[in-house]
Amino acid sequence: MSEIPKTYNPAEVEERWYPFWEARGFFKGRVNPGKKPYTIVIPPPNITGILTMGHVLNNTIQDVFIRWRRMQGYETLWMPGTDHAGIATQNVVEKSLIREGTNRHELGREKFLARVWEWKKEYGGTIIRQLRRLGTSCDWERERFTMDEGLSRAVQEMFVRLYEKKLIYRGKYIVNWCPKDHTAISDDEVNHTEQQSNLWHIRYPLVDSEEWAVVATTRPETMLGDTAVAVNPSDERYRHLIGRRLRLPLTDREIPIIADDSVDAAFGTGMVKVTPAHDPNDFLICQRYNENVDTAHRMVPITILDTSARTNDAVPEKYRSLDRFDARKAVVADLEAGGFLVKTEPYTNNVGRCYRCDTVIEPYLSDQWFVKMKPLAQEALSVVQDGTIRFYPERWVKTYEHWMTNIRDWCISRQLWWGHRVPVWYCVGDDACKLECREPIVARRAPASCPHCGSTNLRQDEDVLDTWFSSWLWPFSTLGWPDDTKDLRYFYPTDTLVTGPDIIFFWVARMIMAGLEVTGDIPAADGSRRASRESIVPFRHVYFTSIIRDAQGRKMSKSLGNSPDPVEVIREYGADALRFTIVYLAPLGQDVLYSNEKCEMGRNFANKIWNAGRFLLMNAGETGVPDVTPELPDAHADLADRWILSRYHSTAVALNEALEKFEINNASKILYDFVWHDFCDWYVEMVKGRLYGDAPPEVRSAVLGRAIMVYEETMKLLHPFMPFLTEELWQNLRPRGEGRSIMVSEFPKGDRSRIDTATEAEMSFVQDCINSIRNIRGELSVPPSKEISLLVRFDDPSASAVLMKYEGYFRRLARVSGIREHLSPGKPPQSAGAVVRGGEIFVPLEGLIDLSAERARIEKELNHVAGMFENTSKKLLNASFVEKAPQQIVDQERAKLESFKTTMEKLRSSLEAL
RNA sequence: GGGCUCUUAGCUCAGUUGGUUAGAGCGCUACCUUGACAUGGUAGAGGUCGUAGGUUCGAGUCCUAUAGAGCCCACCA
Repeated sequence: MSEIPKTYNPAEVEERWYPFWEARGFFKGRVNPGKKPYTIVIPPPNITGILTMGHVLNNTIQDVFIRWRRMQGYETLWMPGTDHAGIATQNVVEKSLIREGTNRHELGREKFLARVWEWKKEYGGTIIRQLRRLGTSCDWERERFTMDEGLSRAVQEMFVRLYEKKLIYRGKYIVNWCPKDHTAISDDEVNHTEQQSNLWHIRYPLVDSEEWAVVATTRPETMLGDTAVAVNPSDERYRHLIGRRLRLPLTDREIPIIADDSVDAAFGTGMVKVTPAHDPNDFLICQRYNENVDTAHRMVPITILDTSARTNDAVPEKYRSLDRFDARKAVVADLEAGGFLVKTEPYTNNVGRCYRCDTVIEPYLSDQWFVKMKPLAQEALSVVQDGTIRFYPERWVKTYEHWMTNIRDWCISRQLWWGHRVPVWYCVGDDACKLECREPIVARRAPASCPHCGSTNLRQDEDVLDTWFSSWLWPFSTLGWPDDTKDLRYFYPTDTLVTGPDIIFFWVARMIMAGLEVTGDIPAADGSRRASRESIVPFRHVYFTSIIRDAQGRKMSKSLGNSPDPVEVIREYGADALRFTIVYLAPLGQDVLYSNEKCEMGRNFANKIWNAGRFLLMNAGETGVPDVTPELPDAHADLADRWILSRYHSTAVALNEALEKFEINNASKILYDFVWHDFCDWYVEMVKGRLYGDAPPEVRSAVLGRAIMVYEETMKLLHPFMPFLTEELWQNLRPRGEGRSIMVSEFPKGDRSRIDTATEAEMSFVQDCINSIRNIRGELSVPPSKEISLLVRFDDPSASAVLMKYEGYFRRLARVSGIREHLSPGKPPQSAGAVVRGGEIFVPLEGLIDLSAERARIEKELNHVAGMFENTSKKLLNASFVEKAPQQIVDQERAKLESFKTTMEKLRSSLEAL
């Protein structure tokens, strides 16, 4: 069968099998009461996204789990979909509008949204198409989008329910405002970075005396919006000043000195300027102050910036319409000129930046919608603490706990157009309306009229909801929630969530909260009530993936240009090679330094597997592939056959265990070592003698049949990792019949009772002998073409019998032409020798032996053994070791000492003989 | 300021509950195109497991301190 190519060609194979699987519906998850479900929901990639190495890792892991469980007989569903990504998508479309010389305001809301949908239709599926190249076995017919009709309904339902439970409220608060995106963002969307700045000390004169107060600030421009100066009430230095008034420089306003406990007397001067409209802490000070004064004396926050962070009309004319940083320069200059600037000291402070556009965030007072998180967090915390949901690696529990116990309310409104519109209407009222019906109307559907006054003049809230407000429903909204669907009953809760630790707060925590909050009223598959926590958490296991970095350890980023394009990598190395490499490189919970060349490892491995298959098929070429019969495993089996079966079963057992424990990179190592080192390096070499030689046909057939059987089963073990290659090989090995596929074959469990330790021990003895001969050949530069003979001497005659029985192995693996016993004492003349378990082996090298090389070789070995001998005897001379260590260990050490001793003796006599 | 992780061969990393003088891949050296595979084979060189203490009969593995690298959280102006 010379038509099988010498190297594996992934491109051709991949493009053939993916449509094959899909067309036969293997990816589909169907409600099937006869089977246990196994469900994964994909972390929905942004529609603006393109595939990154992070996605590759993430989705390969999910596919490994899904394919493994599918083959194990679970009814698997891998639910795919995409996220509408509010700000990101709106930005992309706005940019293209700007290129066209227009903008969204010119276009108007409705037309703009039409444009975004158009964009989505055109480009929103890019990442999904790329994902398919990886071989992901998602149920594509179920693909969902966070803005599709069903999911939008889920969002509205959730909003209304939480509002009715008073867990959603609206209020004027300081939020993180992005002056570039013109929207509020949540606390988690702010990145803090250190920045070299100044601390400006400013003098505020008292109104009725020559004294003054000095405040320190990093944002001097905000002084234009100051409404007070605060001191700690217990600060003796300033107690007499409380209640007195200051003249605010650069303005004609007077502000009071007030007391507040939050002021740290030790910081700066111990006096703080209070700008309630532009600083979250100052806002709280203002609120506390207002609680204790009558209405007439309330402090009113003064907003001095507009939504672009330019100064507004609330500041003196001179400073109006300035960007905040220009305003800062102007204010500092005038303070200095006016003698108000006491000093300027260099200062490093943290500034918050928008996670999208890196613009410095402005704390901004505005009306926003919030979710009250504390009541939701409680349960969500305990299901993780009590193990109902498990994290892998476990240490993320701590991070989770910390966040959940310090959780703050979630600002969910965004001043964007692209997103789920807040399902709230306000009665604008009409002439007939005499009522103060400013109450928001929160409804699942647009109300026809105001329930208070009957006016039909209603206006919907302009804001949309944070993208995560749809994502946190993902595990159940994709299954049909809020409707009670068969899918939901059967597939919920999902099993494993695979995601990056960077979104543990954004997404993982919130999904847990949402699931616990609303899924309790969905009946279970048998119609019963979901009473247990296990049945209402959105998933049972969370696998936190590694973060992929470049070879220098930097995070992959667009701006650095260091993110490889996985589609290119697939083209160059193949999808299986990429999948295997990335999983092999990514231990649970550790970052991964990745570069494309590393895929050579996976490619070489794929090629190795390919060629092992090629070898088997070439041998089957003449006679055909023998059938697998019940007798086959043991028919005409010799050492190598029994050994590979034993190794195969322990590999299958270990692999399943590793996957159960989510040790996916360990699982890939187990496969790599078995295939390459056990199967190819040893076993294939050892069967060659019987395949090429003149073994009786029934022996040859048994040997070949068994080799192919083990190989086929190994393809199944490999399939979750390398789906394309294994399908191709599995299909090539024998005719399978229409619609059959390795991906729906049974995943091998491995049989512990077939793990044969006696055979493994015998094999390792043979391997040791062969390695010793190879070492002699290599070190003494015996040409590979030169055949050698072997002389052996063992205390136990059965050992020599074993070697002679397997002379064929020695011929093939060490080019040994014959084995004879050497019973006389001493070593044969002109020979090199090695000590092996229970005896010695010699290689006569008449005329070839280099005495000094042989001496060096033996001396090295002797040194090695002597070192171990010394170590062991030291241990045994230590009375407390013999006394305290377990008997078994002590016996072991004693046996070792004996064997080191005899080995040394033999090596020494060899040296003397030279 | 709090929390977490990492430090093992030139490079990238494994090393399960403490028990032989520590492994892999890549790279390096030598040899080999033998009838699966040069994307291969065989042999070899290369490590006082960051440092200092401690627990233990025994520590890469457990504890403490310390140095370096990185990440996350935090309203000190």
